[in-house]
Amino acid sequence: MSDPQVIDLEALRRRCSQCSLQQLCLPAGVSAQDLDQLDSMVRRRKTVGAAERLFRAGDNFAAVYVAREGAFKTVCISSEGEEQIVGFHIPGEIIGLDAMGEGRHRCEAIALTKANVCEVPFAQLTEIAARVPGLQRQLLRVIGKDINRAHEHTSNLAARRGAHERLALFLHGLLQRYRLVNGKASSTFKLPMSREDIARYLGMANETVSRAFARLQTDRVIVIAGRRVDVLDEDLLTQAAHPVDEIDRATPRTAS
Amino acid sequence: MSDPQVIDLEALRRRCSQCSLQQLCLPAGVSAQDLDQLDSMVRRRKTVGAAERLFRAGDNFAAVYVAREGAFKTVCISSEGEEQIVGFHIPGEIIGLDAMGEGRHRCEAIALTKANVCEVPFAQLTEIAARVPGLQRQLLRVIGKDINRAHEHTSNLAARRGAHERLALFLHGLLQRYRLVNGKASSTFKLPMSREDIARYLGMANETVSRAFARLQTDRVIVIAGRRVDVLDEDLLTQAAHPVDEIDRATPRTAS
DNA sequence: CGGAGACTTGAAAGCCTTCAAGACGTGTGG
DNA sequence: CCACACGTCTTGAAGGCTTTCAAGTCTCCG
Repeated sequence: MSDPQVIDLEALRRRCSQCSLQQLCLPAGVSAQDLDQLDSMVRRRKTVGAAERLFRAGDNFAAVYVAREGAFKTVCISSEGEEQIVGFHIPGEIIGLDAMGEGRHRCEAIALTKANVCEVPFAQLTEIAARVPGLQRQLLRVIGKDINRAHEHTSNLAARRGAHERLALFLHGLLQRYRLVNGKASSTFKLPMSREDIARYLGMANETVSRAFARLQTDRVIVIAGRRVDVLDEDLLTQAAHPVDEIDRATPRTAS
Repeated sequence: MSDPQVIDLEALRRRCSQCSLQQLCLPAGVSAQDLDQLDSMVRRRKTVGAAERLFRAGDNFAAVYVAREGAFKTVCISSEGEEQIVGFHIPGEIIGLDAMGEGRHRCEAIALTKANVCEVPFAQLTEIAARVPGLQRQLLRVIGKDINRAHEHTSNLAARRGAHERLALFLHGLLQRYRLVNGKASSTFKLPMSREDIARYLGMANETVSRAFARLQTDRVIVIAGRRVDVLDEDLLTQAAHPVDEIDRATPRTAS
């Protein structure tokens, strides 16, 4: 660890230009020289332990974070103190946009595992974004993707479907997101969150999550062992997520 | 309508600087002279009839819209063709951010009533925002508020509550939003959307929405007559939305 | 090795959904 | 101006899925 060469590699890896997440993150589409500006601003490589918080509800909006390793959950505390999980964040995804509206955080971000993040001071980010068109575009794109993920989750919750269908859709989405990071077509991954977290995210009881996992397994869609998920058949997973509406195909009436 | 004086008034009202929604919209916090730039860009006062669309899923991302009068719903069509309502939009609220991520719309925006909107070409908006710091800040703030509304909705869906509690929370939120527009503390408003729309927004059957309305009425929380809502007691509405957890207050144990 | 938390599984109860029919309300045409 | 028709909304009853309570197993960490 104290080998100077290792340290150099570390230093190199810290740079946005060397980051494996570059294409998912703010640098995408930013020219090499502009990247230096972004680079110099990022307070990089903040490491947090499991269950640590990046920020709390009510905190001033100082920075956004991008997960580099590990995973996070975003928890909104309602006026009555009940906690709702509104999002999970894996490497390459942005955290902290909930503060853009009011200038102060409305949720808190909690590490699900040991993790590290890039901390990006928001004032500086927007200032540079104003001067670097590519960065401004990319910032808005990253925000847009965050909105899209939120919409997908909302759709999953509002669609009146069974528990195992919701879980299937959740797992399907997670698989796609992990593939963006890994770059390969792996069909196995480890859940960073507990059943309880999944339950509060999907709006059901944790016992129901367990039963839904069990059902997906007996249906030969996945193999589940603790937090290890192995997707046996991705098409089956997609089908499990979107039950075919018998009625649509059972009506052989031609357009009259 | 053809009276020249009326036309002048119309022309004046079109200006951002004269718009009653100024404080809710992009101009907030932008200096008077910078406002002219924003003003000149906005293709103002596009009028649409009920059930008309501002854009469809798959459309290129050309512009964002701000509702001026009337109301809209944003509908996401899943791969299987089932439609989920992910948002409602009343005057002062922005529409179309779902396209920021991919450069093309993933939802469609449908007018619930006769309505009119300000159409703001997005490329020009960001270009001017890069030059006008106040506008950039406000743009991000408006986006942030949109994210916050989405989070609140997600929380409402994920919280495992009864149907009438969800509906109460929905009505409470709508009341607050209408107050921002009206400026006054009115406790009555007209729902722009059908029971069916509410049902698909809240993830329940439309019959359940009807029963939930009925229950809120028998509980003396609201009076509901068709689409007319009268909130009798706002505190009651809040309580109906967040059922008190008996356990918390029923445990008289002092901190041991 | 022990303990605490996470996870699973079973059984009864409750709430929502579904199917069905009727009431209401609005807009159109006579 | 009234009648009719259509869609929206309401209300009832049976059934299903999830929740809840409970007990037991597993797993990780000290």
